[in-house]
Amino acid sequence: MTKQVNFKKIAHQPAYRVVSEKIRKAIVSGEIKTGELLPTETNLAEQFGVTRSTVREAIRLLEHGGILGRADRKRLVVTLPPTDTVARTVSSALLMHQVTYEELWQVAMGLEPLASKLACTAATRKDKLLLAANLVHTREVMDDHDALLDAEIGFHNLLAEATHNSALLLARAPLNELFYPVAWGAVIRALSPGERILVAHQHIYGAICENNPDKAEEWMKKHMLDFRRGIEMGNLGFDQPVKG
Amino acid sequence: MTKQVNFKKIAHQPAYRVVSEKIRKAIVSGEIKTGELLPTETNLAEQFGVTRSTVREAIRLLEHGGILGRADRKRLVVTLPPTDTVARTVSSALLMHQVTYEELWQVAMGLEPLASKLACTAATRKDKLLLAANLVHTREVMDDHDALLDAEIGFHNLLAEATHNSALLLARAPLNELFYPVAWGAVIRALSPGERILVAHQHIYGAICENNPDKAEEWMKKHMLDFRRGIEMGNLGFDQPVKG
DNA sequence: ACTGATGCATTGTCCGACAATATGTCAATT
DNA sequence: AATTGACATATTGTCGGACAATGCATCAGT
Repeated sequence: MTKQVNFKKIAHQPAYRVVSEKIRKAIVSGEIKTGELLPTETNLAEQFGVTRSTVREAIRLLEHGGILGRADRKRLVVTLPPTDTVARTVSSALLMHQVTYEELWQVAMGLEPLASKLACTAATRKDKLLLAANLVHTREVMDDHDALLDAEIGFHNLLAEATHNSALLLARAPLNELFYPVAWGAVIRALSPGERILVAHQHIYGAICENNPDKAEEWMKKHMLDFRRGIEMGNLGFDQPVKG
Repeated sequence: MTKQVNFKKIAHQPAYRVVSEKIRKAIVSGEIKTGELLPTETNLAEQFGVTRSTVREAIRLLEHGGILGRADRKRLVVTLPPTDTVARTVSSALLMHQVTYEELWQVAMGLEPLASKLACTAATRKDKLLLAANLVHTREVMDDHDALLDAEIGFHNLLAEATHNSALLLARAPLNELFYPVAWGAVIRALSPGERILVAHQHIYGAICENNPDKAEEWMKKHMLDFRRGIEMGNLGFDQPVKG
């Protein structure tokens, strides 16, 4: 029974991570505002007292997260991470975790009706116009499976954007990337449910124009349940991992 | 009116991106399976015909996405992106987009009741034990604001994990990172609503044990509304951007 | 079975160099 | 005045080589 001294494990971080973290903090804390140029690599290297190579590695770390982009393919600028960049990160994480269609559908069941509800109060005139245009377009391409799929996804997207809630937008991004293209595409090819889709969209759109959140939510739920039934009828592997 | 020839803009990708993309594809396509070691840097450099520096930058690009981790702090291995790594990416994106507490609350209102409902059917014995332990612990630390906050967040986390839905877990990750620590913390300090929190948690836990999804969902909604009222009573800036 | 010495492999960091390209300046041309 | 061209400058992308620190395997010694 020897007496044991507790050392906290030392965390030796490589320099490129330390540098990366410092830059990241400077950015999210607003010290460097979006749109501003990042100092040049040599400059950063001097400031941090490391070599340019190290700084470059640090920058790469951030570049992938999307908070750094380039203005003119030369100088790096601080940018708002475009949602699709972030979405791609999330999506590939989900792919590697072997997420199933079932899981994604569950999330969709949580977020899409919510989006419908919120859109009722948050949608601007412009949002409504875009939705209306989408409905017209949907009717036109009713028989073209690929175009119909695009229109369908577009509707849900417009709806989500109409909430003007960036957290919601980001949370449902994987649905756009992974779920709808594959799962809905399969349903459309198998069942040609164009008419049903359009009807549901019209009711949702109507509810938004009437400013009737409950109705919007209900119809979206119906719409999603319809979708699920389509999947089951088509006998598509709902509990299978999504394939990228 | 001179005749104009249309050149498609040439996309000159830097080598480190090309390399990075190739490695990424090899990984998500399963060519390199999770847990396997990545070839050494010099090896990769030879294969791609570039220098080690370039390979290193390519690797950094992926390292941040979380699909590369290190086994022994030396060799890199292909890993499942840990949710918290991905979550951090999403969170800083939201911060930079100046997401408000209001927006996060809306998402929470969509996801947390859903999680409660799903947990009813998906929770294992082990999940339930963990939740029960959390309840006991919550009662113990009722008067310690910081510890109470941790326990509160822990409960919601355990609940989410009990759904065994990785998509849901990832979608609500920003709530853990940004929303609860700040917003709940403020409510707790202002109102000391420990008892109310515990009661709600107990009802939710009870509903899960009874396998009563509707009840679980309802109580979570109450819980979240309570929370919101707390925010409003405390007169905390609900429509303000979250500060990192 | 533990310890220690040794050598090798691999990563982290540094340095210096050069090519390619965007930017700014200034003169020449129209 | 506006455009063009020539030129210097700044910055990034890529290269090659170097060395230290550290993890890993092996092997001997006790």
